[in-house]
Amino acid sequence: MAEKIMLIDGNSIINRAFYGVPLLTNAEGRYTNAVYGFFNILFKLLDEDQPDYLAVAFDMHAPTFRHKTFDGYKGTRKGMPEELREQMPLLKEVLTAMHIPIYEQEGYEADDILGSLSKKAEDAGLIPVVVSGDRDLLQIAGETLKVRIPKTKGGRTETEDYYAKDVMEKYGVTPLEFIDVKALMGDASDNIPGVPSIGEKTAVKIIQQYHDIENAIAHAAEIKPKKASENLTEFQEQARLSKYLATIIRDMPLELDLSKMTTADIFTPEAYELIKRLEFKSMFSRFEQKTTQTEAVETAFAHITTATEAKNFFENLEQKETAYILLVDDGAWKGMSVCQNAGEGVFLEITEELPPQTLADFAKDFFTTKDMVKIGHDVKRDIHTVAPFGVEEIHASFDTALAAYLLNPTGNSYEYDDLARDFLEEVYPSAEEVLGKGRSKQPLESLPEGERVAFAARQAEVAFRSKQIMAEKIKENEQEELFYEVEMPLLYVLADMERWGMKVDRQALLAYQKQLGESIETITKEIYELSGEEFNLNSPKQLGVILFEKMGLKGGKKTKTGYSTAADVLEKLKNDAPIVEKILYYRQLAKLKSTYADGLLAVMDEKTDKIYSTFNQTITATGRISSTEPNLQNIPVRLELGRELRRVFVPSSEEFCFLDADYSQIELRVLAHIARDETLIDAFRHQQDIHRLTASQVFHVPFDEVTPLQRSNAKAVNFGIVYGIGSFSLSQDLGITRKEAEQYIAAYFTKYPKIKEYQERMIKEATEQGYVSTIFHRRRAMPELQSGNFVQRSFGERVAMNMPIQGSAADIIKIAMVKVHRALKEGGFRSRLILQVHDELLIETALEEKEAVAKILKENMEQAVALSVPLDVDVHEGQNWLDAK
DNA sequence: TGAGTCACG
DNA sequence: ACGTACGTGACTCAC
Repeated sequence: MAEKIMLIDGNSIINRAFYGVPLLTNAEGRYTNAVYGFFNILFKLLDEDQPDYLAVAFDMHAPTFRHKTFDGYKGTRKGMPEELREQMPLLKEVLTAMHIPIYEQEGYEADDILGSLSKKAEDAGLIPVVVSGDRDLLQIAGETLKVRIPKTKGGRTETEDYYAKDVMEKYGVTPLEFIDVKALMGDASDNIPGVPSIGEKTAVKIIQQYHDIENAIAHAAEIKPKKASENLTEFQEQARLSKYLATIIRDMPLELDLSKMTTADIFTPEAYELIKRLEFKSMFSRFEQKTTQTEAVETAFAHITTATEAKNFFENLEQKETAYILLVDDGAWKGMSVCQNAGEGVFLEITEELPPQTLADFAKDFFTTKDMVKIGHDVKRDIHTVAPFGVEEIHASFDTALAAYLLNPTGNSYEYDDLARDFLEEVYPSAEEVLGKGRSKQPLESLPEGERVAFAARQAEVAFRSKQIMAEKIKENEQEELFYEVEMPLLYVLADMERWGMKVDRQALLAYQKQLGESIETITKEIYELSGEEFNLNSPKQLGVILFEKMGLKGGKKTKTGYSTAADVLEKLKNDAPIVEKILYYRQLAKLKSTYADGLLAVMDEKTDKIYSTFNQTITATGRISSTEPNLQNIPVRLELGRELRRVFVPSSEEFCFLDADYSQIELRVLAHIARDETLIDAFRHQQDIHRLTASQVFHVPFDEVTPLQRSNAKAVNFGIVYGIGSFSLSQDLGITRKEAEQYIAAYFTKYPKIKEYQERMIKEATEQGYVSTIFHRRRAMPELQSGNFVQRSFGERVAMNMPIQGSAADIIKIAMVKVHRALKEGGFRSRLILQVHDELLIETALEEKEAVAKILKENMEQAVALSVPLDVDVHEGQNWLDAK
């Protein structure tokens, strides 16, 4: 096998890394995010490709031959942001410490260096892998030369890989023709002019037919879009210049010194020191393994593919702590892996000799028994996976996904590779990396047996070892009660809710949809009439042009792409033109139809007329749950027209009705409790109208003389306090001046000094400890407060003030859900919890159980926890969700 | 795929 | 002086 060499465009990769990773600083206060992102990408690529040689190329500041040819070259480029610029020397420092050669040459760009080095390497019989964030490099992709384009998205790195054939497949032209395409279409980011009116589509079509620009120019007359044809002749010199600029040099006089490029000794102690200083914890293990002589854990994986073996396996399974993982691919159950000891794992794969029903039958006792301590990963999903095969219950005592979320709720995902990275400091390819994604995704069974077994079994092995570490951390954080008594039991509550679903009156929803459709048609015509032309009303861009250019309404530019046409902007223009109100009405109708009427009909089950939402327990930064496909937590209620939609949500049979219970002012009560504000606590104890009270305090009027406007303004102030108020936003919200808003806030803090103290305490705590927490010890890390950036730090401060409130409220309703669910089960009721909307629970109850269940609901919610203020719950009943509010 | 918009607590 | 309230998810357009 030929040796491999990896060549990296340092500038473009660090750029990608900078924008893909949120700003980070180390203890010294240096920005480190781009360097961190760079090495994340580098290590991932090294793992995947295992090259023998490695080098990194950089652009130099000096002008290149391209600038000398064309003044405008890269003329539109903005300079690097300061936060990135100062990381460049740091990157080079680490590379040098790792003995990775750095190539830069005056007058050339990194692209040219990569082009030339890769050519030399190829000539020398090596296999080159070229890495860049820029698609320009695609022109050098070859039969053996692979171009890799990494992307960092939310902390994860994905790469697109291109050989010559992939370029052909994706763009329909050869790599060399790619240059000609670019010469025609131009490149705004490099300020390569191209030919006017030829965009990507046309450029590709032309080059597919004529292969290069000279031939195309010669046949310009035959080219189809008339504009393109004319411009191609008129701007032919510009096209030639563009091609010259776009062509990567492949014959620079450079030396390919392989002896300096070897990857054998890059994990040097000097580099490790730097990595430690930069606090790149997830990378420590790589350096430790190489710098000290620690031995890697020996792993042994086994494969079971027949019924006999599977039967045997479960019969002889030791009664001890066990991690299991269910493998699901495209919704189909593919098998399960099991781990009882570090370094070991068994993959029971679903095959013709071991069909899913058989595996389920053998595994049923394992899933069900309470005598065995079982560790699962996303047990809620597992429950749905095996339920169709008659496994009614999975008794797990530790869910590693839930644990990972609890330990760091701001993570992007909690897959096995995330656990390995965060808790074991080991790096494994993600499922996406193993199986691919999108159209190039391959099924699990297409992997060679060894890889398939390792991939599957490793997941259980990682879960097994991670659990030990996570359990320790949960204990250290005093989160055991929250985890074992709230999050774990809640998973079963949510599983039941998901499985039961919510019934919809299909006929009523169809009627609602039809009515919306008709109203939309009418209002659309009226709007076209008033504007004098037809346009796409759903396009904010087109709408902006009509409103602010054609009709001359005054509206400041607000968004980066043009005029803002958001509701709050239009609201202010209502009196200037009658069209505005109609547009707002259109928006309301369009939203209701597309998202709610059409959207819900699309996800309704044909047979049951039910909607089965998914309740995510590991998404939010504050501890709330979220609802997807569909989102049942944002069904309209504020406006009458939308509110009507709630009539279509009905109990699943005639024998049932809805009970809806919601906490009154839960966040303000939580605030009163944590801030220990006597005035607020007292008000809640005496069941006072809290907004009226705030109004009387802020506006200095007697309680009984508060006007409706004062009360509603005070309500906004109360909300604002919970979010970490600012005078600007409050003034926007209330339509008052900033001065006035400032006065409101000042008055508020004078009357409620403990609230001010609470906010300051949270910011201090967040700064000192690096996290804030809820009453029940849920934590959120707050790196934003370390930021030198005013905007980010201010954001961090508001988060620090808000999270304990929103999070504690989330804890409370979760506790209530577990209690209510348990009470219903133990009482043998037919009633079921079907939905949670942050401060509200919806139950469908058998008519004869109604009174008993209403009591259970109210009591368990109000008594969920004991705070210094009472919790108050309103319960309503109805035959549909609207009537039950 | 990101931006804009808007639905909810 | 900075940009401008916390937490979500779905749909649509346009690059």
